[in-house]
Amino acid sequence: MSTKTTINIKNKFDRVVVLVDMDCFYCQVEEKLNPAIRGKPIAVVQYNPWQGGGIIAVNYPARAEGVTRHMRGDEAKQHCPEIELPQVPQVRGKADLTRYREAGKEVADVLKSFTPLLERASIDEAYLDITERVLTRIHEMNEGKFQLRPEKLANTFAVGYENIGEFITKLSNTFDPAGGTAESNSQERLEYKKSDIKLLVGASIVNEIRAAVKERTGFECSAGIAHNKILAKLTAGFHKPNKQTILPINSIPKLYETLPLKKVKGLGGKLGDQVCEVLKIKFMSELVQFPESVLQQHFEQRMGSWMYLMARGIDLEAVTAKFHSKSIGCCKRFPGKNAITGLATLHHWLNELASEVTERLEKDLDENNRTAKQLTVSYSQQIDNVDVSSTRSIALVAYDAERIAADALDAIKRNTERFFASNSTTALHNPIKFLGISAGKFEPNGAGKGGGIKQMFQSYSSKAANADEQPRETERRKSVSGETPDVVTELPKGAGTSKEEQQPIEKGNDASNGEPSKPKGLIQHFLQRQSALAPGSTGKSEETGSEAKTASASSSSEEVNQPESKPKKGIAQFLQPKSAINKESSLGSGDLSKSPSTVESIEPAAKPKKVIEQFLKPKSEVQKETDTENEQEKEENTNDEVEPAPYLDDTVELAVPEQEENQTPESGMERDVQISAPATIHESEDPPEEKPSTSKASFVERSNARADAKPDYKETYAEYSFQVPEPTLECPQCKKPIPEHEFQSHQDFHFALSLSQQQRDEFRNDLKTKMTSKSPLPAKRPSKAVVSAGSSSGGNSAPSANLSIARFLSKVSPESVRSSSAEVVTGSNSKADEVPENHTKCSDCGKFIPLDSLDQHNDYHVAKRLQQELNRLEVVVPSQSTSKPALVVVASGASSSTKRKRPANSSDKVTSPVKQKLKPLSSYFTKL
DNA sequence: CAAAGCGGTGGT
DNA sequence: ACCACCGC
Repeated sequence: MSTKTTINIKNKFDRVVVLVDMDCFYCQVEEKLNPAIRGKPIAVVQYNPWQGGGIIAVNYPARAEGVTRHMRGDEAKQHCPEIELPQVPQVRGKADLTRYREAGKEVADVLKSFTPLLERASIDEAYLDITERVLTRIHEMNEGKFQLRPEKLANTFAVGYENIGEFITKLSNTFDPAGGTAESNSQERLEYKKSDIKLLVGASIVNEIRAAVKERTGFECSAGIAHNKILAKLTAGFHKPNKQTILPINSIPKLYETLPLKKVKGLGGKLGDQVCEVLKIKFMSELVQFPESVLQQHFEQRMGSWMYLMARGIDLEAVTAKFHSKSIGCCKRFPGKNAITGLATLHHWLNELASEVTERLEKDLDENNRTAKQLTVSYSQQIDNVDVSSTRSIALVAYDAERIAADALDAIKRNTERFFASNSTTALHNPIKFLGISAGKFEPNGAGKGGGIKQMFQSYSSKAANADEQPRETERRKSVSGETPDVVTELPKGAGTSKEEQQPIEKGNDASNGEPSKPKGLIQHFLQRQSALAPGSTGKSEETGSEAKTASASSSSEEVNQPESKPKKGIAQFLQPKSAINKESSLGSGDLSKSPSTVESIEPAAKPKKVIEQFLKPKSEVQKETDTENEQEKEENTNDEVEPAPYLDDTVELAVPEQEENQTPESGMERDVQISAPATIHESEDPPEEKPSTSKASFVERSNARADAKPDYKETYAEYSFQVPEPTLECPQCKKPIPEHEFQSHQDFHFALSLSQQQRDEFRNDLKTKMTSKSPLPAKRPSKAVVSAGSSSGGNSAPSANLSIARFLSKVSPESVRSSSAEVVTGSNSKADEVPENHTKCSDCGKFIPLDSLDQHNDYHVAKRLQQELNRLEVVVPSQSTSKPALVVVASGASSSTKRKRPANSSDKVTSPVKQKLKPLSSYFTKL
């Protein structure tokens, strides 16, 4: 239950997992909100107070100007004077992320319409397992109901290839069929190829998904498409704004050669540092040499197994359906002088936090019909100059801000040895530098016992309000809890998997397969390790033994060779693509190499535990307290009357410099004064006249407080709900005014329109029938369009295809026309062959292309190439009636050379009777 | 001074 | 239950 669900290793490469990542999401949200800034360089900032404020998101135009995160607004302005710096809204004196959460949910809703197997990973990221859809589509392709067209793969890249066209070529060429003896290796390769074709087909779906996101939300995103979550995540970063990337299995080894281990999710922190230090490695490729047992002994069983598999491109973690957060919380830091030193201040902030949490909880209750049962309060206090953080969990009995705040305060008090400064009932002994309140342990309403009356009531009303989406969710939950994840269940039984996995590996490496010598070794190595994996090596305890055995057996040879393998820089391109711009320039390798410290001891530096503990009450005591004296305290707290009124008291108290004795004379006072400033909000008007506190911080705080005044929030919030018009361009095709930033996609839209009606029908069908019923869209309407179009085209180069290309060309042309004219203009004064300003010469066609449309232009070439490739693809199905047709891919057009190609002809049953000649890609598959 | 404010997971 | 860590 607690452990993550994993898939069976047998299916290690059978899934199509996608990581959708919104591009500089906060910026996009702000852009959508404020059309006036669209297209400009933007950085979202929070806490304007201190010059510029901290940047938390940077859009691409701004990145191009050298603006990065970790900069202050001012700094950004220096790099980019025209930059727009929208701020994160502030509510209750703290950043409020509501608008981003809602935008994120909008996006997630769209994603969810494609597959229930959606796992939200963060506010702007989600994993999708689209295996099912892919299989369905492949099936459709096999029946001639769907054609993979180049435009389906626009903006798609494949790691290890210049463009998708190249990747497809590779897929189509590769090796030949039963190459003599059905060698296991080639068998395996065949399996890999099939897996990779799934990725390719998956990419077409992902393109639709991203298009839908764009269309329905206006937001752009990037995606990684791979066989597991970790790799999908990694891959998504390779081509960033508004693009998607496939990671073919065979590209993994090379990728790993230059992939700093620390780039892998889960290894980015201290653990990654330890791994690098202990194993004395830096790159993922170097990880493969270590037996699982060794990894386990250094880094725990679980991690060891995970790393062992990860080194081989395997991650068995299932994508689990998770749409809603498991916890809802908020927190705030009180750094430096802002540390909380008075009870009233503490109370104030707890109230603010509790209010936000409560607000969000209520909304959640409304939307999801569930109730949180647990409250966790976390805080850190400075004790003897050391920050000590603690968390306490208590029961959440009501969605009531005051109650929550009171309980939280109580929990803190209860667990702090010396809560108050000596002789004081309001001044804290230990300044608090961080506060957090979070609610979790949700239980569905209606069923759970113990649901508060209030909640019950509310749940009813909310239920009536929106009776949507629950069913599936429930179903999901069930399946998740069950042993086998859907994925596994639904995965096709791979052909003869067990067989080849047993494959004994000879280190000798038959040189039989024609492969480039150099990389071959590595790939070979990689592949062998794969095959060395015994089924069930999921890291289950005892199996380790057997596995380790196989592993070491095979690895022995490697170990002899030792980590001689120095990374070649060839593929470095994958690592720091444009996205690198915003990363610290220092970058992985630099960081990694720079820790000369102890390689031996992994122990973290000794913590000042002792010092700390004396300030914290031992658990037992705490318990006791709770039972006894605490009762009273609780009483007091709930009766706010009893408790001294916040703020005023605090301030007053502090005004008496009594506590300052032990503390820093100035800090104590100033701190509280500034913090208490917000009291004004409570209309309590004047807190004892603010001291002429010169402290900058205090000023800041005060201004924050002012900003809190509700008007701000409401306004911005409301603003969000409606769309403001933005500058438009007239579409040359339909003459309609199109929002500037959507112009291109609008053009794409027209392009799509130019596709056959049938194709569009397919697409819609996909969207609809798919989710509703699982009815295999067959019979539907195989009648017309596509099929006929394809058949009519007849010959190799299907006219329809050519037509597509032509259209594609014409689509691009508006751009190029514009650019060419610009070219003429700017270039007019200079020589003809000089590159016009802001242009570059396309290496493919030699045309001058405006820099800012270069991507598109390249896409054009890619698409064109792709089309060509697709047109040539054909499959030789030895004897199709046989249950085990050896699948062979042949390039019918060029280079076919020795391959025998057997034109699928009328003899083939199935599919549309009309067109048989061309069965692109789809025919790669046996009936899965 | 001070990235801030999230959210999640795994170990104990 | 609490902590430490991870990552956006």
